[in-house]
Amino acid sequence: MNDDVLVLEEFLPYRLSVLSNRLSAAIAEAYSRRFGLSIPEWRVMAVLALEPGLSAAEVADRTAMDKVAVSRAVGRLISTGRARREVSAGDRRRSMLELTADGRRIYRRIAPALQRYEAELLAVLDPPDRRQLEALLGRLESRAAALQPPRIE
Amino acid sequence: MNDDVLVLEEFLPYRLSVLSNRLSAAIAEAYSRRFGLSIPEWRVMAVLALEPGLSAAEVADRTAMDKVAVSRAVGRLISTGRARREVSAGDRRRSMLELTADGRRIYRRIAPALQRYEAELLAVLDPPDRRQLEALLGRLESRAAALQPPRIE
DNA sequence: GTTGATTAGTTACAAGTGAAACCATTATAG
DNA sequence: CTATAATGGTTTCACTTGTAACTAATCAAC
Repeated sequence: MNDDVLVLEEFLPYRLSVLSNRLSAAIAEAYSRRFGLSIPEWRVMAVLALEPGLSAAEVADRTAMDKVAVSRAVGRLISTGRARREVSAGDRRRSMLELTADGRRIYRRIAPALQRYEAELLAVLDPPDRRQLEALLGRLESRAAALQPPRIE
Repeated sequence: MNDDVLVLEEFLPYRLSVLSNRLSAAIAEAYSRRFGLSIPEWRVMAVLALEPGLSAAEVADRTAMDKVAVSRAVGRLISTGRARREVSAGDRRRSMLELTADGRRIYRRIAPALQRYEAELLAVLDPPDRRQLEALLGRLESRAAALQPPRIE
């Protein structure tokens, strides 16, 4: 085994990237075709559906998006009548975001379809394997957060 | 458990996307800072290092990139003197691509650093867990390829 | 209070990306 | 052969994205 040779197809970050892109593209295609939503818009909807009243910054860290992306996604959701913004009473810089009735209706159409899709994907794994996958992912996530970035001399 | 509620943080495609983006960003930052390479350029280099003489289309399917992205990445690699293109003798539409000496030098600087990084990431897993992770990923990859995209009614 | 620093969020600009149109070359059908 | 289709690759255009600069509001220090 040659230590200096990196086989892209076997490199974990690359494999994750390809898998993740395939899944995201398939999913995004579905809700984009049906409701004209982008990935950022869907993510914002997904968190607001569960926690109405969040501020843009709170949405940002729950969705791993940056504030500019959130701002744009929220702007589109509002202009399409799917979300609403109310300036916060105590702090007039903040605003509280929530879905409109229409936004909630759309969410309730999308969410179950995506859960079905996830279930079909996970159907190749039996329950112990599924638990193992979650566990391994969790450990990689925290490791990735803790890890020093690569240094190239 | 409410069936209609999708918790983004627990949704597998979302988790994969966040993890993958974090890893890719950390890695890309390193080689971009050091050599001004973009992700597509690095991917092209990585396959040409192992298989010099590939055509652009062959590079495309080994890197999961589309042909436009490959064309642009190759264009930049050539203009920065890191790759070379030779029109194929038999078929003058094709060309054979390869790294220049400079390109190979850069590859040999990057590859080991990325392997070290991968090793540090995987260091949280003992060898059986690592094998299990590879196996699970493999099964998800083929399942994802076979799966019907989600349908939203 | 007034000044300077922080924080929430938006805007502007450059760069990156994807889909479709395009050019050149080779393959196929009659 | 000649016409049409298919293939390899590049270019174009509209759109998205990321970074930095910016505005507005609040906070902290004096």
